[in-house]
Amino acid sequence: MNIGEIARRAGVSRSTVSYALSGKRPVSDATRRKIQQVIDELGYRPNASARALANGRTSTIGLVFPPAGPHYTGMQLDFIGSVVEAAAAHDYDVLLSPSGVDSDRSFQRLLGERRVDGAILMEIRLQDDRVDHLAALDFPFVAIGRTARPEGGWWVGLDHTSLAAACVHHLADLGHRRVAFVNRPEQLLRCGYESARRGLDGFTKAAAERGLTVRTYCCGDDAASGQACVEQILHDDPATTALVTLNEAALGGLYRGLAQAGRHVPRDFSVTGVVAGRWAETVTPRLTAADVPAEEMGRRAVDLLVERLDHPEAPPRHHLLTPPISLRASTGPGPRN
Amino acid sequence: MNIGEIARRAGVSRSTVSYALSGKRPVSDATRRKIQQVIDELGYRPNASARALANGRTSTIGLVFPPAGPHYTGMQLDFIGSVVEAAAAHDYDVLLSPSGVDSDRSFQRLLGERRVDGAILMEIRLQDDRVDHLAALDFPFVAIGRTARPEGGWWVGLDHTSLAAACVHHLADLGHRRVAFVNRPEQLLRCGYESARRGLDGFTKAAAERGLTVRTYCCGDDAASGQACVEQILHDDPATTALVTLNEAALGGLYRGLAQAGRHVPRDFSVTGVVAGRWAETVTPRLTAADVPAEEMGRRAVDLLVERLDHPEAPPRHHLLTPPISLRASTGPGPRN
DNA sequence: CGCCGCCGTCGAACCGGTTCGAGCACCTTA
DNA sequence: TAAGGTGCTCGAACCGGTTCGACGGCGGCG
Repeated sequence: MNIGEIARRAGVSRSTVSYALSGKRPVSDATRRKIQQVIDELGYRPNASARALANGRTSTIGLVFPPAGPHYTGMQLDFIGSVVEAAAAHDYDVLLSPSGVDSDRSFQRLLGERRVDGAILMEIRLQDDRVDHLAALDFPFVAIGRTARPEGGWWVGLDHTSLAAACVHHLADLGHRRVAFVNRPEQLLRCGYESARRGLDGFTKAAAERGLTVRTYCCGDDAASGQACVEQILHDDPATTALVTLNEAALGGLYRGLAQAGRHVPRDFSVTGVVAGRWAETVTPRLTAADVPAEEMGRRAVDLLVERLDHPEAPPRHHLLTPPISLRASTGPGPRN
Repeated sequence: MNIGEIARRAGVSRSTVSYALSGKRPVSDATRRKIQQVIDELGYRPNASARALANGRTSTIGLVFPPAGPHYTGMQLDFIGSVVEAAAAHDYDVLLSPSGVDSDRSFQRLLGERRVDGAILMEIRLQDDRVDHLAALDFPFVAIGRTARPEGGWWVGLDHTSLAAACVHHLADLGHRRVAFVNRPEQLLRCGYESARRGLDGFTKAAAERGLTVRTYCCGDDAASGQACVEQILHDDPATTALVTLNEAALGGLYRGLAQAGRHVPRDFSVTGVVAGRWAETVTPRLTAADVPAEEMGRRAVDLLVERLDHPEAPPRHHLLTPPISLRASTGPGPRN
């Protein structure tokens, strides 16, 4: 059932059917109705590949996300979901691309073979060759996160620096003096992973400002690592009374480690950090945290990308978000002096 | 940079370039080398839309997943990740399709417009019109889950009935006599959602077999609902000493509710259920549960689909998985008589 | 009445690949 | 030396849409 078949049955030419569907040229009412009737009868829908070939647009955007394995966090799920929904609202499909081991190959597929009109990049690094590469090609993309030099780019980011700082100030205001920082895995930190780097910076600077005694740790993205990390923290400095974490997946393990060390949260020990809201709600006591607005970020990224696709010459835009700290139940006053 | 350009620069015809790339007809060594050299110079990659149009295959599979909102669970993330990876291994891309509010429209896009060669359906219902629809069209798909009449279909499923039963037997063996069942939200149960229905069946039958006193509950997919559900359970029958749950997202809330009611897990109260392993590890005490092998299921679904695509006449195949219960720390002996 | 302009429609070319049948050159064998 | 392969390459048609230029018929206006 192709457009020629429709044309034949409606007694018109293929081009007329095309114009009736696209509305790019006037078609008489009678003809349009006849065509529509045939289409409804046969349940015809134009072939996406043919259309893409003819007008050079696939109506698909690529979502480039990190390699699998134990590295998924709940946040990423929220991103994916909101991106797909927002894209659907703009009549775009979403093609998933793992930028895993063989990231070159995926990129070649997406860009070289023209499978997508544009892309959204997750898990940005401060020095990100994917970003440089796409920018050099002038390929339309939006980054979720910002590189070290975000000027002139299209991105949606979180102000990790000030978010981590806000956590420090919150703890300092409560009277905590010895605070630990639980980061993402060391491998991510080393390769310049944005949230890990900026979060660490913000934490360190704010702590210095407030004259706090701090230690910083990297921690695997799973509960067992979180538990081990707490043990290490309390071993290194038993007088520690609070921690700040970016590591959503380790959160449950951090709580377990504290419980097993006999530290009650929030009476003996305060915990806070930067975590997606729905995950902050699942632990007990509920985590006082800067809630990552993953849903909003995904939606905004799609909106920006669509704008960029519709207006290729539009000046770059971005959104830097700084969600407030949601006060829940995991922080309390620090030790008396 | 299309195939014609390559042909021109290599001094051969377009068809020769095509044959050199596909290997479907012999090409002399000299010619092949010359073509390859031009291709490498220009970084040419064949256009995916044109190729799809010509040979009728898009090399893309559709992953039809449930509507967003608060309905995502961690399990689904694991599915998505493993499907994408497995598909990449077979040289397929994955197109995400929300079968949300407007599920008809998504389906039309995927199938009617021929965007994908085949599909993987998540979140199956016992009576599933999507499955019926695709089967009637003879469209290649694999279901993650099984309908009420799985015969003759392609699917990868979990034996929810016996999994829930195994949880009951585990608790009964420990001496528990009054047990609650915490299901997915009522809306999902009512619309025939497979895991909710079969899980409930398995639980009910096994409990009857063992002569247990039971109550069953539906519970929203979030921590607050889980907490409220536990309150309801203990209000309805304060003598309840254990619960079985399918509701991953409510798990944190269930634990919180028990803690606030002063019930210590596992001393005073046992908790078990069917949950993805990595989430069972995040709660304290770690959940004794039948671990959902999401990664394996995603991979197997892709393998089945690829087999079906490669051999259109192959007889239907399926995998029914019954992972064992992993003994962790959330269940203990029931009350003394 | 004749000319002009507009509306609606058509045919052909094109997007960038794949594939089929044909043909040429060269080598083998009778 | 002629006949018959064989190995490689080419041109043309095709996949299913979109789009451009052209054209026929009709109404309005001078």
